[in-house]
Amino acid sequence: MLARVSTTPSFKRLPRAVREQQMLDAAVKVFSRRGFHAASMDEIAEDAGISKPMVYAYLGTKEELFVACLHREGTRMMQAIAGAAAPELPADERLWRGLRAFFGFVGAHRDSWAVLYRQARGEQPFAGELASMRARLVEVVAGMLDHALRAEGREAGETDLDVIAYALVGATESLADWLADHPQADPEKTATRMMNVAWVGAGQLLRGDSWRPPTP
Amino acid sequence: MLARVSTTPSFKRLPRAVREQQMLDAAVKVFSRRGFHAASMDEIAEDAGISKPMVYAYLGTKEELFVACLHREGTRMMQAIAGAAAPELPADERLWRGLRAFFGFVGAHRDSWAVLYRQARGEQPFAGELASMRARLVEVVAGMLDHALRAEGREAGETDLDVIAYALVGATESLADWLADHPQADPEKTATRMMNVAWVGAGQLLRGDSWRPPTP
DNA sequence: GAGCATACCTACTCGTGCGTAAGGTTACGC
DNA sequence: GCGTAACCTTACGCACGAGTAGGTATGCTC
Repeated sequence: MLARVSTTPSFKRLPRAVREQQMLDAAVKVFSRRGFHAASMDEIAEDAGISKPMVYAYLGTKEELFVACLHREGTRMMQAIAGAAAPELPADERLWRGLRAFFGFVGAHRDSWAVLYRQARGEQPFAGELASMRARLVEVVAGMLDHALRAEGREAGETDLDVIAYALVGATESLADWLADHPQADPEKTATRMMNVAWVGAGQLLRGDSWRPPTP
Repeated sequence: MLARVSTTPSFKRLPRAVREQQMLDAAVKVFSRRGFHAASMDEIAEDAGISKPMVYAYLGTKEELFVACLHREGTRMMQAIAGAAAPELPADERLWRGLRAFFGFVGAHRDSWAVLYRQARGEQPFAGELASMRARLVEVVAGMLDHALRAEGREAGETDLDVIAYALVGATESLADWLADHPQADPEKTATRMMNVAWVGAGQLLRGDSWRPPTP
């Protein structure tokens, strides 16, 4: 059965770097739709318009491939945010630009978001990878809050700050999910809403206007 | 090899209802540690102290078993919350009790939380199941906000309310994750922190003190 | 235009784990 | 005391998918 009847000779022989990107594109797409375990290397290869051994030759095993996806998409996202929020700007401007960049990215790359936060979360081998990215975000947000507070001559405990930052990051992720599930929604508007919750809410709160549990 | 040498005759024959609970306990444990796909029916059966066909006889296929876990844990959680937050109380009291019950539950049932929110999230077949639970929570929170607002004679757009509720639920989930990863942390204190973010922040915000994007 | 490296393929092996068939054992009703 | 139904087992079939062996074509260099 090696008859090799002139099947469409539409083989474009492409340089390695290009094929790798195509494979990563396909992998992100399939992983985001199926999840890590349910995704099959065959489907990824087929979607990339290539055969399976090529994937193994270029990107390695399934886990390595997933990590490669995580890295590429994560780096892209972080760059989009960091590029927008220059550190010399005032805190609220910085926060606003960061949020806008973030929601813009999620709106434009829903697959990336799905891979990064919906898939990598549950799978044990990658949870660490994600947690560190998240931790960095929390640090940045906590830093902003602290900075803004000091500018007003006030101060807050470190744990309080961290926990509030954690909550804000969680709220942001949640809205990102909402955005990813509502294709007609406007990223800009979502960013504005989040900015409201973060800036007005947290600001007021850290300024000392706190709620105390009833003492029965 | 049917020699049946008196292997420990420690077989306790138990009624169906009891065994089912044991199986569900084991399933929740294994699913939460390994994730849905990586969990094996053999391990679940072994952990439950029973053999595999029994699991199939009582709870059905792997997917059905997972759904059963989801239902039991989800119902437990919802009941814990609903039982604490009686609808005739004032809104802030209700919110406070609900949050306290929620974080108390997560602190006491880390496995349940892991199954509900870390595992079921990514897996396609169950995303809907979860989304509906979440949607109900968002409804409730949005209702509370609306109620509190009207009590002050103000009003807000429906979408705004929903989105803010969504953000608050996300922040709460995020803190729940934090709590689940910090066994020494105090659920009560975490609830207080979340209450602060939710009540002071959202209240102030909905009262009209909103942030507006710069118009360049 | 010979040689060599790189791109690419088809067609397999093999482990893992879901789901089941067929049969043994204990408790309870009569 | 004995049948019968519910409980429980061992041992297997079978599909699916990760990873590989070994071979073919194409372009680039001298």
